[in-house]
Amino acid sequence: MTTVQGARARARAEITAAIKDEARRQLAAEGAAKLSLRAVARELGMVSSALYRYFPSRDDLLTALIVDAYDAVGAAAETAHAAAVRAAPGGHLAHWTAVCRAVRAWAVAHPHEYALIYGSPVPGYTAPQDTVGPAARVGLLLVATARAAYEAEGVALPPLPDSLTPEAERLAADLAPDLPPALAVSLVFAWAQLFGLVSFEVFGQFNRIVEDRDAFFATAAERLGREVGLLPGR
Amino acid sequence: MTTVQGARARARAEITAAIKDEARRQLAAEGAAKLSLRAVARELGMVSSALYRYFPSRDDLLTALIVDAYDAVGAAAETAHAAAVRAAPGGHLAHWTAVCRAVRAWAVAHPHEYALIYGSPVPGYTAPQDTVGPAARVGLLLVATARAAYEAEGVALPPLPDSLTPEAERLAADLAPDLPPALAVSLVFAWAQLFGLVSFEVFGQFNRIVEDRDAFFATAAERLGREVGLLPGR
DNA sequence: CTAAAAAGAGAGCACTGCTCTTGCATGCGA
DNA sequence: TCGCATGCAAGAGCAGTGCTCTCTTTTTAG
Repeated sequence: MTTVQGARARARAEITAAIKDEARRQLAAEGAAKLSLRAVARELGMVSSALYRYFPSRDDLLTALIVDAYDAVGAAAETAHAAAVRAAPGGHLAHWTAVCRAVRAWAVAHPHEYALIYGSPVPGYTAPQDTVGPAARVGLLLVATARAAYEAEGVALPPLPDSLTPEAERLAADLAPDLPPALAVSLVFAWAQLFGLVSFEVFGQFNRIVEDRDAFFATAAERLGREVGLLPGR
Repeated sequence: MTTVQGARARARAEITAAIKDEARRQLAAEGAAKLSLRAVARELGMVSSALYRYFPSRDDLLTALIVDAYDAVGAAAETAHAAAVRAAPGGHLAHWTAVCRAVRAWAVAHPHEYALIYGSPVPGYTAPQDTVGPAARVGLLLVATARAAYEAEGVALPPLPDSLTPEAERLAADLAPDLPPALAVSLVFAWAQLFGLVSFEVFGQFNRIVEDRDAFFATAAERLGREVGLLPGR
């Protein structure tokens, strides 16, 4: 039925990957603002107009890099989570902090790609639909971690103010219908706060302020975990 | 002693301000990536090369806008803080949330300027020295709020892990020698987390997830305040 | 084997940041 | 008050950008 892809299709896939690789290199070297289609093409030994056969515009190339970046950080988080579960199946707080640490480690190792997805939206602001799936991976992982803890041992959470009750219920219905609204709210808080900590470190806001970033972040991640009601395993 | 500035200097100040105003307009309309010196000059009826008499490069213009943005958000926060203190001198948690709300309100009203200062570092990454003073205003205000509460009624904070003790002491010595290390650490946590919440809202990460942003943020700000040990006034 | 589809090459348009030279007028010190 | 140095604008020009359009070559599919 589905035959082996012809040589043309294979070449196309290879060239597409080569373009993205070179673009990633320039991204890491100079940042998104200076990523230039012509420079990518030049480096690859092709003429700039040929590149438009693969990506119809510079923004489309950036979108592809964004999707890849979301997938990369999501994969890193999922791998770390799986390893933590294997190491200590009952330590839900440890699973949480493992995910946080993996996100931070990836961000520090790939600052420009991190900036692409969690910094200011670079071009015309509208996130294409292709990005929403990969973008959700880390968030879903945090939800899953909290769910496991909730089902295993429950969670202790501060009460919600009345003003937030409707939003909390809507949020829980959308996000995780099996979890209590207060947990859903705390998860979204922690999600945003986690990336606040990572962004401040990656974007240099901690320069000359925080020195021992590892210890600092470890404590912050644990506090975030406690904020969503996780308890250290026995 | 200091005479009135000559007409030439006054004209220079006016043109400098006009350039920054027009640049801010383009920033708000199109974002930092599309801010163009030539377009600014064109709109002001001058030739592009004349603009270089006022700002030696595009990055210098951006730096000036960054400093102004830090000052604007700092001023907004300080105004809100002063009003909250006037309204309820003993309500330290209310002072805290007032600062948080002011920061968020300014950010939502000026998303592109916010992105300039708390998004990905746009140009060659090195923050010029001129920016560090204005950049610190909001942070210092948070510290001052916590200090007032600490001196008035003390604060209740979770203990620090041993691994963070040296960093915490260094941090407190640098940041606020009169405050306990645990408070200094919690303040930096809350500082980063506050901007994580604001950034996620401004950068669209809450799209299709959080609907009632006001109520959501109000609760988050209060929890951040409690995290640094603030208690609701009587 | 041939017609159609895909890919590359190159020229060209409108734009960008930035530099350099030239001419002008304006505000300053004498 | 006057002369001139200084501050500033104008314009041309360079190298680079995203993107489009043609024209040719290659490859695939029928």
